[in-house]
Amino acid sequence: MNGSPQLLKEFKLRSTPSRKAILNFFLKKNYALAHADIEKGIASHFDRVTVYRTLKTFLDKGLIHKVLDDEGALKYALCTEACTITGHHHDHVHFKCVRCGQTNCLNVEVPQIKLPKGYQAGEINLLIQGVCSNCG
Amino acid sequence: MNGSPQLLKEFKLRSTPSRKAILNFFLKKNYALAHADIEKGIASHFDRVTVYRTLKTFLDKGLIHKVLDDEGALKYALCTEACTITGHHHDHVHFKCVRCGQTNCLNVEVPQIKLPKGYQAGEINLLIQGVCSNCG
DNA sequence: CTGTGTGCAAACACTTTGCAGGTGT
DNA sequence: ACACCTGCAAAGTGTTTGCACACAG
Repeated sequence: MNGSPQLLKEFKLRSTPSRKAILNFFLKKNYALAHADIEKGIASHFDRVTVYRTLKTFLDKGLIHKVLDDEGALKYALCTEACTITGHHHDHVHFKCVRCGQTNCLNVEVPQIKLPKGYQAGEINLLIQGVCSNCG
Repeated sequence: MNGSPQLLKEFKLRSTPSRKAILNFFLKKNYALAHADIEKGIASHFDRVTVYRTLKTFLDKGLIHKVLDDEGALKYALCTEACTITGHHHDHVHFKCVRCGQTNCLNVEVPQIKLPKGYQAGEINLLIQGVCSNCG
């Protein structure tokens, strides 16, 4: 359950306490997390700023990806094995439960969407809000 | 090109300068707008707070709907005729151009997505980022 | 040892709330 | 006349930046 040092090494990042802790937190909770969730959720205290910077670093290096949210606050989720440094595959569905508030990455692919002439699709984000299987 | 008073009346809102101006701005620009776009884009000056409250009012009454964005700042777009006070139909695709930054509502429906057992879908938001027909 | 990460302080940006006065119907 | 809108001020929240020190490699 604690593969964070290896993972950090794999992504060419130094192994520091805050990074290990935050990465472990992502590994433990397997749903999308906002900055605030992380700051509150980790036992040992880290500076707000450190959390922000660590998230940004992870984002740059491709360990995590953004998850859209309709409340303005960005969330982040761990990339799966499908994501490498070279290419990202986040074309899966994110589901936000309106009861418990958790946002999960569903293992459902986003269907092909045909766009009007002239449009080139790049990154796709699909957020479905509803009631999850736990709360249903 | 100036149907805002009627529209306001239709949604049981008082016709005030700020509301008319903001609604007209939405009518003129037919893409998704963030709060900042509105504040900068309108000739006559309105207080930040007024813009926030007007947007919230429009949102409550169903004139506009939220559009997700990956930069943390929420955007809003006019509801189409399909949206009434009783029911909303925002299950269309939003397209954000990475070149010009504009977010448009495409007239493309979000395909049916089959969710894992126990999940009930409510609101759906689909944001595609790429290059639009103007910038391509 | 060297370059990078961390914490602290402060600045900055975004959004909400309270209140007094003005405006639409 | 009355309820609701608006502007101002201020507070609350989220995020970024600068700098000195500490730490990983």
